[in-house]
Amino acid sequence: MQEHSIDSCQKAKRAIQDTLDVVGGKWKLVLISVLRSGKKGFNELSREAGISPRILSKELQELEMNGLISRTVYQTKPITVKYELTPYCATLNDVLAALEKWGHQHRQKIISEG
Amino acid sequence: MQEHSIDSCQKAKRAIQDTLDVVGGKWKLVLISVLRSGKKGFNELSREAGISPRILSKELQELEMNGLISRTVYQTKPITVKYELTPYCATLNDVLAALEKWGHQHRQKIISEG
DNA sequence: GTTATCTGTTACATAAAGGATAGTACTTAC
DNA sequence: GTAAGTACTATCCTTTATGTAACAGATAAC
Repeated sequence: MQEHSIDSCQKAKRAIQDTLDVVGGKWKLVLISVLRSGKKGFNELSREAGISPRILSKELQELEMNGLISRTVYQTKPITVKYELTPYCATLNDVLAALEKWGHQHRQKIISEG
Repeated sequence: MQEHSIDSCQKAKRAIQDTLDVVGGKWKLVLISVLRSGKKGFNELSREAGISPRILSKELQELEMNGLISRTVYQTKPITVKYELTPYCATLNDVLAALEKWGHQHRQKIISEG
């Protein structure tokens, strides 16, 4: 029983760590939630999320590598790039919803406690 | 409409950031998931989670400040301290479940893709 | 008194993350 | 050719996170 507990803990730990590796950090979930309102350009994302270009570039690459967003180049006058969520990203909906809901209720709790 | 989108994004961003501030980082959710199998002592947690005493001490303090775990001192022969989840911590169940589920399915996806 | 256990803390050091500022490359408008 | 817009990249620096090792206070066993 003790062994079983430890074992299932290990699995839970690993799964949680996996998720946080992909989607943790300061910006990834924020970028995803911003992109939920539609595809966006680089500078647009930078402005809306309040993230510096260097970090944004890195984060977008990582998100793309994990199949959560796609990068499309448009051959417009000044070349344009749009980032958007992939269908796979929708699998994160429960995670996002849970995080958002808890964050909201936790803030309410703190406010009500003074 | 554009305004509305940006506004709701801001709220989502804030809520998500709040949650990650409380429960983000490398260890907090792991410690919580470890404590789910019952109250544990300091060294016990250190061993089971594979976390060094310095970090463990800091993380436990932060979790306690946020009302997610409680610390109880027992007047045993060598003084003993037990940490355990608070009832409030149960409000994180959805978050934990979502993270664990996604981490698991994502791993499966990566494995199946080679 | 020496060793051991339990709970941590302190000091020191490295690693990872994040940020500020400029600059590159291309194109269009003036 | 000068400015401005798009999409980044490069450099440098600060902050945060994490880790290691040693140590301190208390109690008990030997």
